[in-house]
Amino acid sequence: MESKKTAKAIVAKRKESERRRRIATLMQAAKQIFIAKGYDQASLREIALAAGFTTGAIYVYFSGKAELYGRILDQIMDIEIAYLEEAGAVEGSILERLEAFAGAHIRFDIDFPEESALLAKNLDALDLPTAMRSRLDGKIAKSLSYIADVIHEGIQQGFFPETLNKDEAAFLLFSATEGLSYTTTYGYSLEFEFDPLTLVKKAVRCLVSGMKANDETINRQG
Amino acid sequence: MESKKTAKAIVAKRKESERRRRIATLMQAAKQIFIAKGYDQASLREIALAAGFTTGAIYVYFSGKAELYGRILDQIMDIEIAYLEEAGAVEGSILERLEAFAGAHIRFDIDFPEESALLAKNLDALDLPTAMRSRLDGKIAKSLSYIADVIHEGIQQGFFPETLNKDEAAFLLFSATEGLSYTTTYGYSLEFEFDPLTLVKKAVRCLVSGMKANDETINRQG
Amino acid sequence: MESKKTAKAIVAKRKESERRRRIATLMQAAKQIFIAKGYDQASLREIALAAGFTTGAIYVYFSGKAELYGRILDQIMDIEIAYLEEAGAVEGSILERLEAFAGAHIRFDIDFPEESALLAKNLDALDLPTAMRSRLDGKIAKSLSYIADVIHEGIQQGFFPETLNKDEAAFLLFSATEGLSYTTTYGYSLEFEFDPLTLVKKAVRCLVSGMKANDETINRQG
Amino acid sequence: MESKKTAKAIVAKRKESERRRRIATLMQAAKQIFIAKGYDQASLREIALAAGFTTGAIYVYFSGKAELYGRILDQIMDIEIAYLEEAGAVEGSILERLEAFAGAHIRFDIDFPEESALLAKNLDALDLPTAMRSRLDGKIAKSLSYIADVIHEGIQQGFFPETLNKDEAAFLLFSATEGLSYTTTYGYSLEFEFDPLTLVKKAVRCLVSGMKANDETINRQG
DNA sequence: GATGAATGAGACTTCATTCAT
DNA sequence: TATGAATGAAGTCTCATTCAT
Repeated sequence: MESKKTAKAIVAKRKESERRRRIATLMQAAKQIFIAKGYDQASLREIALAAGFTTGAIYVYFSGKAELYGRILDQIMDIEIAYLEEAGAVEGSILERLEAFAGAHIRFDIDFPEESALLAKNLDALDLPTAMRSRLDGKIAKSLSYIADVIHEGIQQGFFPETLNKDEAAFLLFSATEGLSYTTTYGYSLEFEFDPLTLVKKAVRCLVSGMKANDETINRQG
Repeated sequence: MESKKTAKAIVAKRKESERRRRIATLMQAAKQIFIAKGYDQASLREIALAAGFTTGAIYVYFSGKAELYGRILDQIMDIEIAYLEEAGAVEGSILERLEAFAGAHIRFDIDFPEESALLAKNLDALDLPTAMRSRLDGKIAKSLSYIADVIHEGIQQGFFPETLNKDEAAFLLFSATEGLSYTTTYGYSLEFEFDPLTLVKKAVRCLVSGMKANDETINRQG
Repeated sequence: MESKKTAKAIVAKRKESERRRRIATLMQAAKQIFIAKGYDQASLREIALAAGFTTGAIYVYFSGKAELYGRILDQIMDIEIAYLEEAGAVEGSILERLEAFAGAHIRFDIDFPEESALLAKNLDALDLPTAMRSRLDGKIAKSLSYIADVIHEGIQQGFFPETLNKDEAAFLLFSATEGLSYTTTYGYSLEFEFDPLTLVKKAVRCLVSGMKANDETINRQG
Repeated sequence: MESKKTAKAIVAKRKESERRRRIATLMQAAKQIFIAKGYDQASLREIALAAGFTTGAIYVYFSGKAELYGRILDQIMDIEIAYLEEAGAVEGSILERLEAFAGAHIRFDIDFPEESALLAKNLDALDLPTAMRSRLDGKIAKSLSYIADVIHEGIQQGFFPETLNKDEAAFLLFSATEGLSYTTTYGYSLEFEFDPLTLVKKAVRCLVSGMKANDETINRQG
C-alpha cells in the first residue's frame, strides 16, 4: 500500500516539476516577444510557437494573455526587489546606504533594461485577476519603503534634521532615481551619454546635502 | 465682378474654417479615446463614431491612425512648451528661474494629466510619417534645452562653480522633475498625497544647493 | 436678334470644345492608370487627381468607372480598326492582302502594347450601359470581317479552291494572328526573341499554302 | 504499447486526410467564385462562406488570397499538363503527333473552359510567394517544350527540311493553337459555331504543309 | 495534457458614388 | 460646372479564445 502511495507521489512530483519547466519555457518566450513588440502587438500564437507549444497549451497554464503578462511582471519585480535587498545589506553611513539603494535601482534598469521597460505598462489597462493585481501592487509599494526606512534611521541618528519629513524625503529620492532611469532609458541623454550610475550618486548627494541643511533650504513655505 | 471674387474667397474661408473645426472635433474625440484605452486598444471606428463621423471620414483628414495620434502629441507638446516658455519669462535669481521651469513642467502634468500620459507612448512603435516624427523629436529636444540655458547662465554669473558640467546638471534637474511627475502621476504617492508643486521646488533647491557646493559633493570621482 | 443667337452659338461651341478637352484629359489620365494597375486596382480618385480634377468631376462626364473604361476601349478599337483599314487599302495579290491584314493586326499590338492589353479585359465583368456594350461588340465583329472579305474574293478569283469555307478560313487566319500576338506579348517567346511581324507573315503563308492545296490537306473529315 | 503507437498514427492520418479534404473544399469553392467574378472582385468572405467556413479559417490553410489563387492555378496547370502528356504518348507520324498536341491543348480548353480562363490572369499582378511563382513559371514553360521536341524529331527524320527553325516552328504551332483557343473561348466564333477540335487540326495541317514546303514559302526574307 | 482547427469579432483601410455648396 | 466631404459597404487580415479530439 505504501509503496503505491510513494510511487504516486513521485509521479506527482515529476509531473509538477515538468509543469513548472513548461511554465518557465512559456514565460521566457513570452517575455522576449512582449519585449520585442509590446503587450498589444504580441500574439499568443507567436508566443506559443516560440516556446514550442501550440496556442491552446497556453490556456493550460495561464488564464489568458493578461495573466501571462502579469506573471512575467511579478517575476521581474522579484528581480528588482532582490537588487534593493542586496543594497539594504550594505553597511555604512546613511548617505552611503541611500546611495546604495538609488544605485541598485538604477543598476537593475541597466542590467535588465527590457524587463524594466515591461514594468512601465499601465496595469489598469490589463484587467488582471484581482489576486494577481494586488500581489503586484504590494511589490510596487515595497520598493518605496526601503528608502523611507533608511531616512527614518537617519533622522533618529541625527544625520537628518528632525524637521525633515521622512516620507517626503524618501519620495523625493525615489522619484529622482526613477526619473533618471526614465530619461536615461528613453534616450534623452543620447547626445551626452551620461553614466547613469555616476549621475544617480550625484543626485543623491545633492539631495541629501540639501536635506541636511536648515529649514531655509528645504522647509520654508511653498 | 469684384463681388464674385469676394464671394468665392468667403466660401473658401468658410470651408477652411469648417475643415479646421472638423479636424478639431476628430482630434478631441480621438484624444479622449486614446486616453481611455491606449493607442492599440483604441479603434478608429470608435473614435469616428464619438466624433459623429464614419470611419472613412478620418482618412479625409489624417493619413491613418498613427498620424492622428502624432497630431495629438504635437498639440500636447505645444501646450507643454507654452508652459515652459511662460516659465522662461520669469525674472529673478537663477534658483528662482530653475524652480520656475521645474514648476512649469510639473504644473503641466497636473493640469493635463491625461495628455501627459499620452506623451509616454514610445514613438518608435508608431511608425509615423517621417516629417511628423522629426517634428515631434524637435519639440522633445526643446524641452530639455530651456533648463540647460539657465544653468549655463548661472555658471557665467558665478552662481554655479565653473567645474559644474552644465549639461549634466540640466539633465539631473530635468530627470528629477520628470521622475516626480511620473511617480506622482502613477499613484506612488497616493498614501501620502504630497503636493507635487511644493515637492519639485524642494527637489530643485536641494539639487541646486548640492551643485553650488564644492567638488567634494558633486564632482569627486564615481 | 440674330447676333444674339450667334453669340449664344459661339459660346455653346466653346463650351462644347472645352468639354471635349476635359473628357480627353480625363480619359488620357484614366488610360495611364488602367494600364498601370488594371481596372479593379485603379481608383477614380487617383485618376481624377492625375487629370487635375476631383473625384466628383468624373461623374459630370461619365456615368461611372465602367463607362469610363468602356469609352477608352472604344477609342482603342478605333485605332485598331484604322490599322486594319489601312491594310485594306493595300493592292496586290490575295496573299499579299491577307499578309497585310495580319501584319496590321500585329503592328497595332506592337505599336500600342498597353492599349492592346486593355482590350483583353472581359467585357462581361464590366456591366456596361447597353448602348456602349453593343457599340464595342460591333467593333469587335468588324475586325474579323475584313479578312473574310478578302478570302471570299480569293475564292471568286480562283486563288482558293471553291471547297474552302470562307468563314472558317478567315477565322483560322484571324486566330493564328491573335495567338501570335498573345504569345508574343505575354512573354512566351522571351528566350527566342522572334520578330512577330516576320513570324505572322510566315504563319499566313503556311496557312494559305495549306488552304490552296487540295481537299486532302484541309477538307478531309475530322 | 504498440496499440498506442498505432492509434496515434491512425489519428494523425485521419487528421491529415481531413485537412486535405478541407483544403480541397476551400479550393473548390474559391475556384467557382474566382471563375464567376475574377480575382479582384472575388472576396474571401464569400469564398469562405461558400465552403462553409468563416473568413479566418482560410488563413489556416493559405497565406492569403494570392496564394489561394496560385494553388488553384497550380492544380489547373496539372490538368493541362496531363492532357499534353497523354498526347505525348500517341504513336504515329510527326503530323499526327503534332495534331495530337494541338488537339490536347484545345480539348483542355473545351473540357475546362473556366479553368482555362483562370490561367489568363497575369501572374505579375498577384505578388505570389516566390516559391509558388517559380513553380507556376516552370509549368508554363513545360507546355511549350512538348511541341518543340516533336518538331526537332521531325527534322531529324527528314520529315521537315533542315532549314526549318525548330523553335520558331514550335512557337508558330503553339501560338496558332493558343489563338484558336482564345478566339473560340471568347465568343468570336459565336455566329459560326466552328468545332475548335476540327479547326485546330486543319490549322496544324496547313501550317505543317507550309513548313514542309521549300524556302520560297517559309524561309524567304521578310 | 496538448493539439490545432475554427470561430467571431473586430481591426485598419479603401473606394465608388452621392450631394450640398 | 466642379468641389471635396462624407457615406456605407466591403475588403483583407489578425487574434484571443474555445473545444473536440
